[in-house]
Amino acid sequence: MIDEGKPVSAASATALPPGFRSSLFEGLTHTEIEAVVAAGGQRRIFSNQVLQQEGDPATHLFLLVTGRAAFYKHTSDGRKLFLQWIVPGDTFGLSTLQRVPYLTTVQAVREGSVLVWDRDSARALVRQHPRLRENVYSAMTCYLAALIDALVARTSQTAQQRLARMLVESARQIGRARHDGIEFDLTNERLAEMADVSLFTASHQLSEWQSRGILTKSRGKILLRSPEHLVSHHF
Amino acid sequence: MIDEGKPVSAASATALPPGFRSSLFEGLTHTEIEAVVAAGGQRRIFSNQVLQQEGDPATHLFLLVTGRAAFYKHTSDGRKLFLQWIVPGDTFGLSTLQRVPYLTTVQAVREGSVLVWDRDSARALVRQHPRLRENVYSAMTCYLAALIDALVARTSQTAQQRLARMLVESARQIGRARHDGIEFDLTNERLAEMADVSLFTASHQLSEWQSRGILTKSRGKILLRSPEHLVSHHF
DNA sequence: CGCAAAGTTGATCATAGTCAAGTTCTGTGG
DNA sequence: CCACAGAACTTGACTATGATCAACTTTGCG
Repeated sequence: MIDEGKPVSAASATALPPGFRSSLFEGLTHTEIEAVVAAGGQRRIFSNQVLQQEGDPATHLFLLVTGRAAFYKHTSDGRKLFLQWIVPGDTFGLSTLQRVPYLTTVQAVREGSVLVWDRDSARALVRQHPRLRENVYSAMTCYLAALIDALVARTSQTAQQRLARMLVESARQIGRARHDGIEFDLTNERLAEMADVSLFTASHQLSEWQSRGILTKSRGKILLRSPEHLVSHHF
Repeated sequence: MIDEGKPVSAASATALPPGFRSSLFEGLTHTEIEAVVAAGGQRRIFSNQVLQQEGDPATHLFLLVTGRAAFYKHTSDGRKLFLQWIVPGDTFGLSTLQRVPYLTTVQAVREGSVLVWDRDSARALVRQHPRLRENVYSAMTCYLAALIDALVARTSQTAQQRLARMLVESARQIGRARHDGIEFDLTNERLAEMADVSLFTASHQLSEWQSRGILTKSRGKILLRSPEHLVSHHF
């Protein structure tokens, strides 16, 4: 409230794209949001850039503003296991608020930008804005719920069902509406990694769905024509 | 501090068994712990009793004092998926601190007792004791980490490796030291459910390990002779 | 045009689930 | 004390799902 007239508001206005929304800011006043944004820094991110590495001390809290990233976890056999997309408005690096290392690796999958807070700023902010703390922990609960879902999927669903699930999820999260369906950029390889099936199983299944007219494939792109059909597929 | 001389301290002394420790109380003063315990109620729990049901509104925060329970998640195909043991000192029902339904089902697997706080008490307590709030969210982070581990295990490990992992985990969590190894109560069926393998795969693998002298089976019990051998097994 | 990344297809194989038909164990009541 | 019911467990045969691999084609870019 004391900061109300400060020039930081101008800085924050440039930081966020118009129409930007994040659950992190839910229930905060415009003034509060400006203060929170002003306390952080903005950083451009590039494709394949690693933003946090599992096991490293958690030093920064992030908010994805534009672009796309993903949570990964390295497995003991050297592969990296896809966990979840990070889309604009999502918060990550929550470990920063506790004295624990990052649990997962976050890697950008296309260029974009993030807001970053260092450890001290982040801790000061949640102390000053109780609602912000609530929002951070809500985000954590969402991740918990998503992980449980992923575990259930991996445990009790077939490769086909998991692929269907991932297509529907992708359509919702990263899809663009077209007159004849929902289109999104996704290589077979990435889809396979998301659903945790082999590249060949993915290719095989997509071919079958294409021949049934449920979707159309092109290089690096999928046009989902009847998502309903897939939804019924994976219950 | 105002409550210091109140008779509630006597009540709390009866509530907790001697030597009881919980990460929930980490860093709290003895007086604070007494106040927190006094604000809650104690309840006996019985084998197979359901303490919270996924999807129900979260009304109570629990701390397991004695006995054993487990987190489960119902799958869409009607089975229940084992997630994790709950042992004395563990906190559950964390959703109570947020306005969301329980994410998982918790069921007692043997009789014991819990401390329970209702929604309002729980929220008041974390407001009064910042360290308590921290501890609650640390617990959440632990669950997150455990879930990620479970997902990695289910995704990148063989049935054999998962069984080995569960035996080692069980030895640590619910095992009793013997001169010739670590013994714990576990039926094949429950072990199978934990490792998410079929009953027959579990039986098969245990037989092999028994013939190699790594463990000894008896009805409902396992005596783990050389855990090291299993540890090396699941990397 | 040529090259690399992306995708296809079909054959083969391994892992672990399913099932049937058993055996052993343990507590209970006659 | 024994019979027996039922739970716990065993064993082996069979099967299905999906991974692996090789050889191939297609696509898009410089």
